[in-house]
Amino acid sequence: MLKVRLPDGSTREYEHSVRPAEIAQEIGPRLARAALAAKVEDRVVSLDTPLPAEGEVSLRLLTQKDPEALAVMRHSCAHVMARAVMRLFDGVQLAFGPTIENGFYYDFGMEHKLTEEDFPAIEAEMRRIIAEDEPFERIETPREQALAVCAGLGQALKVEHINEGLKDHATLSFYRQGEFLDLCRGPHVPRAGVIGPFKLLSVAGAYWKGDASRQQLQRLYGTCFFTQQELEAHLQRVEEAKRRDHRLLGRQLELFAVHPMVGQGLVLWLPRGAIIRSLLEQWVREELVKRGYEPVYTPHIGRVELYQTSGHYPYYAESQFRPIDMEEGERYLLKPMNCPHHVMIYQSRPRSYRELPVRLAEFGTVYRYEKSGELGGMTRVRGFTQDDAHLFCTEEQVAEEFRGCLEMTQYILRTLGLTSYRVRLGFRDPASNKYVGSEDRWAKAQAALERVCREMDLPHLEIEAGEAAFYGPKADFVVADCLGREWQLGTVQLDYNLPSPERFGLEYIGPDNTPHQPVMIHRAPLGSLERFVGVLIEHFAGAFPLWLAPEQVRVMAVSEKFEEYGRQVEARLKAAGLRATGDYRAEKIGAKVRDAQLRLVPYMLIVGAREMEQGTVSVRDRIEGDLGAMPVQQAIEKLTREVQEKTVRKVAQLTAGLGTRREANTY
RNA sequence: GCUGCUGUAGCUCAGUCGGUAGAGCGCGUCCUUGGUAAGGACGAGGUCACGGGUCCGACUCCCGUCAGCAGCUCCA
Repeated sequence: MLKVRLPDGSTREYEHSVRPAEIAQEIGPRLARAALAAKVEDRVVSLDTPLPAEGEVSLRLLTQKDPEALAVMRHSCAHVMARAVMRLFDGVQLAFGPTIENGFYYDFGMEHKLTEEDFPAIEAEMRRIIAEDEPFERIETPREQALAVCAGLGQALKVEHINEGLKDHATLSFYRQGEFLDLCRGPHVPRAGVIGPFKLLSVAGAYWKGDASRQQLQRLYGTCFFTQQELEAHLQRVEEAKRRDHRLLGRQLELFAVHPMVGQGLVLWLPRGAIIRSLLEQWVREELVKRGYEPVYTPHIGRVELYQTSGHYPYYAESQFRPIDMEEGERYLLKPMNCPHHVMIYQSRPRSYRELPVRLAEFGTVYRYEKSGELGGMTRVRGFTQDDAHLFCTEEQVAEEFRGCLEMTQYILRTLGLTSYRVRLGFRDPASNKYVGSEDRWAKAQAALERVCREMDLPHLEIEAGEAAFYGPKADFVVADCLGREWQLGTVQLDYNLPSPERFGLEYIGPDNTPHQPVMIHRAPLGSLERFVGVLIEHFAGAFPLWLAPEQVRVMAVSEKFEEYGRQVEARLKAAGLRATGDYRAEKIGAKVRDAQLRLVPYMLIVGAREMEQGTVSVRDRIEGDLGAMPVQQAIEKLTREVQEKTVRKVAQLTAGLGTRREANTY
């Protein structure tokens, strides 16, 4: 006998095998029509999946109100898309077609090169399939039979997947929809007719099973919603997000440029962008000094031997600029990281335990030869400056130093109003042996790191095994850009490798008067200035808080008669340390206001006859609008205070969430 | 690096069937002298990314190079 618990607390008992669809029917025809899938305990299943014959289960019927149902419908929509593609083109090999954060995709191996021009035909075919309203039918088979079926259909990728990825599964499931039969775990909605409005979005290449050495497939992306309004709202959000793309704003607001003549992935900071960067650097430098860091400077190149000792060469040679070859076999490397140089500073004299921790900080510019296809904007570049520092401390000091690093990173992000980030604790993969240092040491370090992180209540803390560097565990601060792509900004990493005898053999003299090996911590709260500013541009949608705004205030004269007074005001603003400009063109005030608004200037000071007479300015706030007149001195004080307090008044909305994090239903 | 798409004025883009280019914004000059998101007129500005090829003729078609975009893979 089976006892079924429903969400309202009631229970139902069944003597025979029963499917969720039948229970829905019993409860009421309206629910039966609305139900798209079911949740049995914690598992989402199709409505025709038989429940166990014995015991007790909880059952929730999923309708359009449930987010889980949306994912199920999208997966079904992916099947419909695959079916349409197979109808339109010959020799289509099916690969994977999962649901992703805001839609779905399906990977195909096929001769025809799909382009956006094919979309209307595919969409039309999909609409035809949905109108036919055929059911999705689940078929379970023993693996041998499944193999035979896939082989019979000529689906070589599925055959391969059964033999590799699914070799431990005794039975496998298919979903049939008309002539379309696909190896699939499911679940699916009951019939094609319930699939809502959809749209194909893009096509791109993808490797079979994510392996660059294997066959390249064509990946078709799409999305699907319950209602037309939701679909349109989503597409509109995507468009809005694109409008604050830092690559676009960077050009429009003249913040940075990349020129082929200089080189791919090499950023030119234009004057306005350079202001933002230098203010950030100045601020971070002040914080570093407060927190006991010592600024240092090191060269941009180092001998290859330095990197052979550190282990970066030739291990990372792939992603480095080729060495510079001089006479007599002398070779130099453009530095891919700052740590070897800092290690040499630590080693410049013997160290005592009394002076630890030693904290060496530098805005160090590094060069990495990233693959051309990876580059873009400021978030992935070939030359960048890290707000880098290396801490050398005793084993006992690790937890406290780690905490200090996290605190500083948090403080910096908080001050800028950057709150939507997650913290990824990268731990070792227990199955791998690529790591240096004893397992015992790792276990202790990971436990200490986790304890510190938990105490600090970091947002969205996730422990990810296998995400550690080979030399030590780390904590990364990860943010999403306007297209939902995640970027690592700040990072704190423990390092047992560089100090080890196999590498630099670092030492300090302990209280026992014998040498000990220090632990090293790499940390960069911003990560790289390039990436950080890129993300900041999107975070503020180009409208920086007053303290960072390249142009803080613009004086504008109502007519040219008041230019002289305007220039006096402008001079006073500048004397007070504000970045001020003046607009004295022969334009109407409305046009000047509009230009300043579009240029995202935080404050406008309007001067005309009244202001000149009374020694005042009319203050217009970019966000609030007209604030009325006030004496010049008062306006200066108001702005100066806002600068000093680093006030953040407005940030752009959250990400459009175009992320592609995979959800459960693969194959 | 791989697959696909794209490259026209400083920016955003149009350009039909192959017959040597166009708009808006911006910029310059002049008129207008105004009160919180666009006043008006005139004008300058192009080796159609670059290099080959096909053709009587190429911005247009083909090949290559470079760069950008999307995704994949990678990311110390």
